[in-house]
Amino acid sequence: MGFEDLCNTGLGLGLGSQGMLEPPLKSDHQREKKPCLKFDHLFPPSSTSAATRTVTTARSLEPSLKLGLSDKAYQASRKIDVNKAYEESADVYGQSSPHSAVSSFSNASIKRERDLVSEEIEVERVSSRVSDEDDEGSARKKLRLTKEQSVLLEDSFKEHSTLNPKQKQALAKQLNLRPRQVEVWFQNRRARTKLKKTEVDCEFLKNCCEKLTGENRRLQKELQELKALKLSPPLYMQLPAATLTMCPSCERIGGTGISDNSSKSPFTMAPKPHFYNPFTHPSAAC
DNA sequence: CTTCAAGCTCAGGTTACCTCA
DNA sequence: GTTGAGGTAACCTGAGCTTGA
Repeated sequence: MGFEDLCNTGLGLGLGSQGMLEPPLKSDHQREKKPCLKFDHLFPPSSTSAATRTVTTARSLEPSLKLGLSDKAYQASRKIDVNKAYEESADVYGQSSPHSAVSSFSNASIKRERDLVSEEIEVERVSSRVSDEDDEGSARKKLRLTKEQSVLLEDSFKEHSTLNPKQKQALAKQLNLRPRQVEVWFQNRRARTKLKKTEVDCEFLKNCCEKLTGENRRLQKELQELKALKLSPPLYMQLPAATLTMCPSCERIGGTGISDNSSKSPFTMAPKPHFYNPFTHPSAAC
């Protein structure tokens, strides 16, 4: 298998043809960022960094409280951000969504959180927003996207694997999800795509490796044979020159391994060692 | 013009929940 | 009913970039 083969195979599959993967989007995306700032009013300044770091420390210190703290941490860290955004989005959407991530918090888990932390009011607010949609009473934290939502997200992902804030907002509105959820979905989707591509690449390289190993084995064997030939000059080498036979296909004298023009230029090499041994390979082609 | 802090998004990794065999 | 594996939403972290002071 040649290099060309390598280049013409599945390695590029996910990249172009399906539009599922775009080249590292950093630059493109960053370019997109600029106009996106026009929509900053949709995303009020958050206090993510500081709060998140603080609570993260708490998490690492108290693993047993991970769940409660984790959710709370995010709520706390995004308190202003999420809730405000949510309120705004609620204004935009007109109502809270049955599929929203907030709805995935059960009353029970929120109660747990209340016991663990002091910011009850915020949780209460979330809870009250959520309660009417979470009637199943399941303690699920995770949202399960509906088929329609998944299809729409997939379609959107096929069009562009990253979203600018405007697109995110629009999609979130369309899906009755929070922009954050859309963002997370796209992040996870990109990760899945990359993982899948890596698996495909890995499989492909494995096959290549197997083929090359086989080829290598074959060449090693051939080399051994040639070395054996060299160490023990075959009978025909000891014969008078007159008895040397001519290779029928290329009309070179067999047994010497020296091509015609090698005498002119000692540095030119034949693409492949050219041996013709009428004894071991009576019908060998060159 | 340079520096710096703040904010945003992303990739990569992890966690935790859910489903299903 | 229990369990383990796989899928995936949500989260954490560090890095890079932009913007405004």
